[in-house]
Amino acid sequence: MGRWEPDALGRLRAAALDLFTERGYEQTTVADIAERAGLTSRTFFRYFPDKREVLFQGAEGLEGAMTEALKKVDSASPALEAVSAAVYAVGSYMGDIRDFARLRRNVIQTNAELRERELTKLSKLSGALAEALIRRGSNPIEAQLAAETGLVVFRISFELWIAEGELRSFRDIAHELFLQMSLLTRV
Amino acid sequence: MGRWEPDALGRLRAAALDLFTERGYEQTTVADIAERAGLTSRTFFRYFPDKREVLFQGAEGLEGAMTEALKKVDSASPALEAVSAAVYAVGSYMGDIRDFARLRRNVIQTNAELRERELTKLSKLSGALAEALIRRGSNPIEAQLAAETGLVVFRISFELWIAEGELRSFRDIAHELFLQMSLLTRV
DNA sequence: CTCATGATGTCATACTGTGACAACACTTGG
DNA sequence: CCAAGTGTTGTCACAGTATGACATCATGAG
Repeated sequence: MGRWEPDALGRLRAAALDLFTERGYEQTTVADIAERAGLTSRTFFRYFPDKREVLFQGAEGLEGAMTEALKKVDSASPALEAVSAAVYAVGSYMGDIRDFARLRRNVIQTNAELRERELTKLSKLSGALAEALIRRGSNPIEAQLAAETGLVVFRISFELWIAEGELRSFRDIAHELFLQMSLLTRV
Repeated sequence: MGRWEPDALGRLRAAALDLFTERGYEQTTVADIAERAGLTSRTFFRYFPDKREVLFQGAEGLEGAMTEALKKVDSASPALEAVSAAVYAVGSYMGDIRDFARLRRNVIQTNAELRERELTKLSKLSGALAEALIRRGSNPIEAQLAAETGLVVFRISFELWIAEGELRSFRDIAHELFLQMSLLTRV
């Protein structure tokens, strides 16, 4: 495969994140991004199906990390426990990219379209978790309930983790929320 | 306020739903919708901020129904119980519009953009519920957990209710799922 | 060197969404 | 009954997203 300059995809991602933080998502056109990356709009759309995806594609590591973690949980343990293990596992995955995650998150929060896409991605993640749970032996409804509940905890934990300085690790926050969740649903 | 023909807004909604079911969301342009309603594209965008919203605007009855129901719950009862009451309340609200809801839902499920917007609406609803819970005295995190958990049940219940023929009422389905949820999180 | 391949550019085009302004029906006050 | 005022719609122009068709060109294989 021919290549003159390194990593067009990476350059597009970086250019986009830069411009979005500099002047905002809506104030940045695809042409702007492409130009800063030394490419054209047409090429941008060869790498990303739409403008939003430049911030989301590549974050599929999450899905892999979580489903991998799920596989390692004792298959006798209940569904939600398995999901919580998967959430904890992602904690260490994110510790590395903390600053990037925060930057990216701040851009997303400034724009409705981007928040919309974020919800979609989380929903897709929930679907993948549910599938993994079904393969583990859960019935479909239990699987969906457990997966979506786990993702509620994940999402809130993530926000708290970003908001707090360095007080607690993602894992600790998530752990506390899982506890609170179990208290909440106690009849 | 001047008006020659009745209810431009309603005509646009009806035209959109018709065309979307006939030839699909993507195969329908805003100009098509407007034309069938006897209007122009420019007018469409005066009633709806974007093409998707024509299927969602007006469904805010849900939010009102749920927060109203919340207010009627004994303020001593726990957060999730209040939320479940709100979900049950919506059940009767939807019994009336069942066929419409099913039609609308089927259109939404055929298209990624529309599913995306649906998630956003549910997220907004969850936010409103959480706020209502906070006003009731819950702390913010508990409120968010309860609201989002309740909406997980709501969403899954809705899908099951649509999928089943007439077997069970929405309320019965939701009730069973709330029970299953409490079993799920029992440590 | 030549050819096949893959990445990129160019050009054309449909559609979404918005601003500015004109046109028009209807209402109200005189 | 007319005139001014108000709200709704149409017309026009335009920026931006997204996609198809085709040309171009660097590179690596033979």
